[in-house]
Order: sequence, then C-alpha cells, then structure tokens
Amino acid sequence: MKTIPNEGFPAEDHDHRHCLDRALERAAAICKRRGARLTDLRRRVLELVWSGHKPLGAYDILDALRRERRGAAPPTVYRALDFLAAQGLVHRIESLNCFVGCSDPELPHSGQFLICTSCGSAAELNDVRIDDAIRDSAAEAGFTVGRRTIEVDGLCPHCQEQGRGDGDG
Amino acid sequence: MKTIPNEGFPAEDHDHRHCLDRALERAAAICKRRGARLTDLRRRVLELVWSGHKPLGAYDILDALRRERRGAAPPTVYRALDFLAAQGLVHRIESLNCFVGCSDPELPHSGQFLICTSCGSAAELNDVRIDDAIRDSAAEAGFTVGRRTIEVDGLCPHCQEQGRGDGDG
DNA sequence: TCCAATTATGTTATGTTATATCGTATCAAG
DNA sequence: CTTGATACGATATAACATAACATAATTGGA
Repeated sequence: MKTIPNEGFPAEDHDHRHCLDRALERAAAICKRRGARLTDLRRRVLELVWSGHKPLGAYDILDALRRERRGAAPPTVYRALDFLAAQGLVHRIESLNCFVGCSDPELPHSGQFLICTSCGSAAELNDVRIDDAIRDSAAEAGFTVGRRTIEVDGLCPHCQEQGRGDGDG
Repeated sequence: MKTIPNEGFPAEDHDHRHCLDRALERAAAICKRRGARLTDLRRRVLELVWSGHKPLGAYDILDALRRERRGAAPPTVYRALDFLAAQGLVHRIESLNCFVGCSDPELPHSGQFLICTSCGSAAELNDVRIDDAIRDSAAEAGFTVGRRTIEVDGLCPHCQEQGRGDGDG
C-alpha cells in the first residue's frame, strides 16, 4: 500500500496528544484488567496506529517503527497487531489491508466501517441494526454467525461538500 | 493462499457440466448485450471460477490455467478477473483474497457472503434488509454509500450438524 | 534468590498476493 | 487495409504476510 504521506508521524497538536495519552492509559487499564501484557513495543504500535489519522498499512507502521527500533521487521509489527486486534484495540480493514484504532475497545465486536474513497478516512459505525439484519438473514439460511466484515466505501460528509469524486485530499 | 486440494479441476458430473454450460451461455449473452468482449481467455477463467466449488485464489486459477496456456502469468489472471468482476460475473471476497462466481450476474450489486469456516463454502446472500440497514446507518452519519463489502464468517447448516468447529471438510 | 516455564521479541528467510510497464497481437470501424 | 482501441504476452517488481528458530524478558514457584 501507500497510504499516508504523513511522513514521520510528527508531533500532533496538544489536543490530539492529550486525547491519545488518555486513550493509551485506557488501553493499559483494559489490558491489565485482562492479564494481557501491553509491552512497550505493543504500546508503541498502538500509538502509531492511533496517531495516523487514517488506516495504516503494516509496512507504514514498520517504517515508522524502524526509525526508533533498528531491528524491527515485518513479524515485529504483525505480532503486535495480532495482539492489539485480539484485545479489540485495533481493527483490520480487509478491503484495504490496513489497520485502524478501535473507537470502543471495551466492547468486543467486529468493526463496521465507512471508508471515504476521497479522503481515505475510516469511520467506525457500530450499529446493532446492521448486525441484526445480518443475523436474521443468516439465520434464515441456517447459518451461525461468527466474525463479520462490514466495510462500506463511499463519500464522507466533508468530501461530499467539496464535490470531489475521488482523490487523496 | 492454499484453497483447494481439488487438483486439476477434473470433469464435473453431468449435472454440473450442464449447469455450467448454461451459465456460460448466459454470461456470453450478458456481455454481448453490453458490448463487452467475453474472450476465450476470460470465458475460460470464468469457467474455472465457477467450476471450483469454493472461493479460488488468483494463483489457484493461474495454476489451472497454466496447464493449458503455457505463457499464463499473474496479470493474465488478474486482468481477466478484473473484467469479470466489472461485469458482475464474479465477486472478490476481501477477507479471503479469493474470487467466487456471482449467483445473479444480471443484477448489479456488491455481494454479501456467508463463509463457512469449516468447509470453506461461500454462499451469496443478497438481502435488501442488510443493504437498507447499512444505507440508513450511513445516512445518519451523512455518508453516501458506494461499494459494500459484507462478509460473514460462521458455520453453514451442514457443518453445524457435523458438529465440527473448524477444519477443511 | 534461583530455576523453570511461559511469553515476547529478534532475525533470517520465504511464501503469497498484486501491479507496473512495455511490446505485440487481435479486433471493429471507417 | 489502415487506424485506433482493446486485449494479451512477458518480465520484473511491489506490497502484504508468515514460517521457523534463536534469544531475551517476565512470571510464578521452590
């Protein structure tokens, strides 16, 4: 992939930094409660995912990580992401081969995403009506539902205003 | 991927063969009506996708194709699949990086799939209630919906009977 | 404390999926 | 039969992901 131009994940403004720190504290608390080990590496990968304001490819994360950990390799990142996904702290977006922070890590769920094809943003839904519709429909087919992958491409409100069909703005 | 053991795509039984030929005729008719060219190569790839009774990886298709076309290479397959997907004759399953024949090529739609994690089968839904729920939910977020990726993992009725949790049967 | 078991990470190599690019061939229309 | 468009061949490489095994850190118990 080539997701972000956002080279170097530069210092976010203070609001974002504050927000991020709070989120990381919450993540640490969740892990602690569960007896899961949010190590420095995993915490750092989580921070990178949450700092990128768009879905990040594993190799984007790897590039960022390498600037501070010389030995970082693909397994480094994928293992951390596996852990974070298992804890519900990040989601994988299948249609983009990308990862994105979870908006509500407390609650176990498969994610539902609105992905803007213009600006690349990914908003997480979590609408029980969609889950219900799927469960009903699957039940009629005699199918027992497990993990759900719900990824909706389209235009976010902002990009509709701009009248842009597609691009990278 | 490693999807099928089904080496060589051996002759299907007569029912399947008949069914497949009818489907290929319909596909040819659809393309003709649209002024799209269903060439020998594309037709053959479509046949391979429809013959595999489960989702097929592009490289599975490539392996099969190579037995009859010595020069076949990845772009050969991907280009054919792009064409077929554009015509709605096949769908891509994002969570498996696989391709599967469309159950109703006449009607343009993004697919909805029930994917059995035990036997690997992929059944296509096409439930307007799911689409409605997504459209409603997205509309509330001010989001205009385009392509939808709906992929549900779970157990098909047959595998539930067998009481199998996971495997390859 | 020290040991053993477990869990996490480092490291190298490789597997799998997908596309870029450019040259050649085929086709449909005038 | 030429011309422009579309499709295909062929090579190379990009992008995404995991296998396998070595080493290190952590935890819990003796």
